[in-house]
Amino acid sequence: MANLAKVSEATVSRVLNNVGSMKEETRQRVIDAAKVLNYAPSALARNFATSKSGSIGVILPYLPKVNMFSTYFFSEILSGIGSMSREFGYDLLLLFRPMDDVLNYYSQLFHTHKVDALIVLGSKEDPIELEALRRLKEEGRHFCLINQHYDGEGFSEVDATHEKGSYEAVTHLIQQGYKDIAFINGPDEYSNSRERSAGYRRALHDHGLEVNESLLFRGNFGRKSGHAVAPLVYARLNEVDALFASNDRMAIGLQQGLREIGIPWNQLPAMIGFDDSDIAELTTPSLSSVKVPFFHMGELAAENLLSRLRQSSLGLQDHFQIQLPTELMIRESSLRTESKEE
Amino acid sequence: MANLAKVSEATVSRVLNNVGSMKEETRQRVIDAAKVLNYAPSALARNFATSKSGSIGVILPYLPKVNMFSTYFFSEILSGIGSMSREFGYDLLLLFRPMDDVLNYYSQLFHTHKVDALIVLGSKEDPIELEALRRLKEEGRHFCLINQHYDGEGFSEVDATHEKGSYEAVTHLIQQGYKDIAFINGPDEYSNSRERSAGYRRALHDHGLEVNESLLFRGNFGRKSGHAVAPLVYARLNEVDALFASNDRMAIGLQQGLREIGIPWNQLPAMIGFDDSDIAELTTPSLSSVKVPFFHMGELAAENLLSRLRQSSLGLQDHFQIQLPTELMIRESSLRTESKEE
DNA sequence: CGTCTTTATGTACGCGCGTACATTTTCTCA
DNA sequence: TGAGAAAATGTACGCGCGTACATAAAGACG
Repeated sequence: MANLAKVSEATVSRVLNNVGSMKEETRQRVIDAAKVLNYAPSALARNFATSKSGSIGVILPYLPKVNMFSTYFFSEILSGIGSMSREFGYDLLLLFRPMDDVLNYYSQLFHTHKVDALIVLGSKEDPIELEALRRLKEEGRHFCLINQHYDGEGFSEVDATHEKGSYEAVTHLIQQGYKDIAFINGPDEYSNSRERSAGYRRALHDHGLEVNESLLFRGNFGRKSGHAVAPLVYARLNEVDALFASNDRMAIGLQQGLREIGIPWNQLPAMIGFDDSDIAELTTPSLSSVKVPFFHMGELAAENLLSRLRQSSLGLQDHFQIQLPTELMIRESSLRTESKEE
Repeated sequence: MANLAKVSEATVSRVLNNVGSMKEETRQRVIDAAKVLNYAPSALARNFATSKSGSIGVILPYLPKVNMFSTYFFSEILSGIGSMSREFGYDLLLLFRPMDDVLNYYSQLFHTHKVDALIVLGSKEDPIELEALRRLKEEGRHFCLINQHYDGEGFSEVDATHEKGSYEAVTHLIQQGYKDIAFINGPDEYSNSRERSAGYRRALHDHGLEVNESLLFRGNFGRKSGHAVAPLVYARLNEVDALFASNDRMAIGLQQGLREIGIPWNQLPAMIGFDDSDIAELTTPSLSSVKVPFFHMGELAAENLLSRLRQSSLGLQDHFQIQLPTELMIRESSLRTESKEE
């Protein structure tokens, strides 16, 4: 390579990285030679020399539990991260959270130089996870959580306005004339479950309604857990006229469950889900939902991380906390007219 | 590290890789020292020294087009690949097919040592793609296609019995008494589209039915393309009593389209989709579908690739071609009784 | 106990880049 | 045209492992 272009290895390196100054003619000579030999520098050696992996890790939940989350959630976020990473010339390393040893795992990903930055998806509050994240922060690593907030920790986060989204959804139901609104929430280990609950309560309160504790149900974000709640809801159907679910999958599971119990199509309670995943418009009636801009959240997480990485000379301690707005998508399931008469 | 354990660097390396012979006492001394110092060898240096990246690349379609495929498809396959890779100690590098320059891209991934093996998803027959794959084969690379077959090329492939699945689905419809079965297929660039078409034709033929060319429609696997076909189907509704779609998303789009046109719920034609994605049981009526074992396909692809990688000393030229069975999942949409009366 | 074999450990070097520094070439302006 | 500055290129070395080979320690056996 260096021979063919009649220059030193160093010059080759400079040309290919566009570093330092060089004569245009030399530059061309090197580029031509590279083309002739179909030469490309070894990413491995380059990464080793610079001690940068050139890739950004994305932590996904422990594999068997991946299905607890909607595939929509991951695919949107991953696409967002992927599109931004590509612009920065980084690759995506997919990492599944190990069953044990999370504590060392996160930290060692950096220590062994497997990743230059980390994006954590599906994180939930538990002592070990928290400690692992704190350690990353102490070590000055570049990492970011998506769709999860840890209070007072100062982690970098990209989140959405779950409380507000929830508030608007419930308000919409109230404005449609519903008063007895059941709420099926996800696990409290997720900050957005807690926020959605808060939004639900605030909406009721602001409109002079009481929270009926017996109308609060708990699922795990899976469709089946929504399905499992159906009998409980059915038992109180006379005191319920609308349902608000903490995600679409539970909403749909619940809808199916109620229908299987035998509630006729046009007597289903009004219903709103959360996430506005692609399945929301597949059901009959189509499901109103609170849209969360997952794709954009992925983009922002990657962008902030990578741009900080680029000028890593600066003090690393500045973190970012971004909250993107949600948007209520009104469909048939929450409207008095269409959904009921058809 | 070496000092603390009072051994040479070489011994440390041997202990951590469990290579060569060593005294048990020394071994412990090294392990203890490693624990004390929280030492882990740099993956980067190790990869460089062995010139192996330790990760396996997964090619996904050009990003904006990812949504053409069902997220179910990717998430299942990725999970399968991921679970097997983890067992082999490999990581997953997510790679989006570039818009241009595919030809060099694939090959250079190996040349620059970014990946040790490649799994290509969403591949479709086009001259450049084919040439890029041929080049990989010439270079003796370890790679594998999932859910796509190239005739007579001798690529490693993990596929499913699409023809048979299609045959069984159509046969089922015929046995339910349907005779005029429209078929909405995906693009012919995908081998499984062609196979599904073949299965459809064979089933009709075996049961003494003619193929009515005016009942063949074409979509692009997206829900909208199914939706777009609805008016065309509607125009011939008197000559159609059942619909077979080449994937679930088109089936559901079609179903929605027909309903929007005003076909009452209980007069929808019978319908069967393909893939058996999670959305098949979300619709009303629930959608019969041909199940494709994507997760297992991902596992097998990774397993075969990685086990060959392990004993890479052998001649690399042996390829594998695996076909997994599909399974017809019968639900409401294809049954005379339930779906029609309810 | 001495020699030969086996086992355990140390030494030295290369993997293929990036880059600080040394050196050469080219340019500038008197 | 020559000295000094700027631009272009070359030289040398390190990044942190794995590993072939050399060497030392431990066993085997007569």
